[in-house]
Amino acid sequence: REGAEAGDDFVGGLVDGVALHGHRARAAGAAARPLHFFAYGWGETSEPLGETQSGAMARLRGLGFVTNPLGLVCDDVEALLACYRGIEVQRATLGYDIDGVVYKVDDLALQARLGFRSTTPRWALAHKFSAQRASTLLEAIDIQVGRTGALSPVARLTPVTVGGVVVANATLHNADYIAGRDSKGQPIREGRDIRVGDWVTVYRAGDVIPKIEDVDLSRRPADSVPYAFPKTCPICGSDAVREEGEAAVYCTGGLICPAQAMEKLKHFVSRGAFDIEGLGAKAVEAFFADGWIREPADIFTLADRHGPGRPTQVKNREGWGGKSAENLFAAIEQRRAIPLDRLIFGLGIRHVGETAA
DNA sequence: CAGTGTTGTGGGCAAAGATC
DNA sequence: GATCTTTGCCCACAACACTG
Repeated sequence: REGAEAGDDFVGGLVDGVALHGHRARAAGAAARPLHFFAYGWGETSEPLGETQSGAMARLRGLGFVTNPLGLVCDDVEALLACYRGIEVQRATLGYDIDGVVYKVDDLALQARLGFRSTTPRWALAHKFSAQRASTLLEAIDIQVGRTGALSPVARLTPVTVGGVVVANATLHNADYIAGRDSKGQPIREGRDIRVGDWVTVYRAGDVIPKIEDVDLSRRPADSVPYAFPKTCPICGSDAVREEGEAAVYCTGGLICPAQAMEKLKHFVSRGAFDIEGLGAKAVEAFFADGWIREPADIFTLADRHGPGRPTQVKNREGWGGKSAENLFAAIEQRRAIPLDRLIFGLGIRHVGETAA
């Protein structure tokens, strides 16, 4: 970081490389500097590092980089799995956190031929260790209304530590998921449904995402009842309908529904759309609640209505000061002209994400 | 039907900046 | 100095559309 601030591209790049190891590496690095770094790949090189992955890694070692000593070349799947199991045994004593191993095609010419999908290489594959699990109580199932009007059930859990972090919420996806079926009607959790009051096992998928794995029927209260998915929007009271062939239930309120209107606003100002700094989710909620911003156009008249010299000013709001108000107005002015794709994305049309926009 | 790409939903953490 | 909010990063998976 210090190097990056000083404009040192090499050190900045190195820190980026460390960051690519993910949040666990970054957390560990922050807790105990100095950072340690295993070189595991490369970007541009003036000449090939080798003909194989293993050869390139050896070359990096020759150049003075530290590489992970556990890497090895395997000839078949059995050898790969033996390596995976061997590393899993050593996991606790490594001195750094890992969540699995990565298998890579050794021949770099084959790597080049295999190429990439939209987000991942075809020549490398992560094999993660099974995640830690914990039992806890499902206290409630809340319904969230998204910007498209989709009603999403969220599990409220008695907070429990899973893999070092406290988990209190987990998505339940949709009504079928709670009932124990997937979108094709096939049973999940062997068809066991999820009920408020159940003891559930939770884990973090990919060591990150909280998920409910299963319910413990032996601890289910005798008086529990299957979860009844709401037939109306919990926010605006409009009918909530599920179209044939769709997974989600949608609020029919449209922009009449405050939840939809507000979530649409949040999306409008979000990073991929107008990206107005200083106007995050919390600020949108507060301005919306007071009627200062009800629709996207209101953002661009905010200074006229609540800027300097007006009776009610942003800078006098709780949590706001002169500096933050000034910064907000400047950020809004800066976004009066934006690329067309950001505008299209910002409109929040269903099925039109960043790529389509 | 498998593979792929995209969207939309959900989650967490650290750092930075600002206010309280 | 403590606290709050935002930013920016990371990740999973369900759902769906499309292709060959």
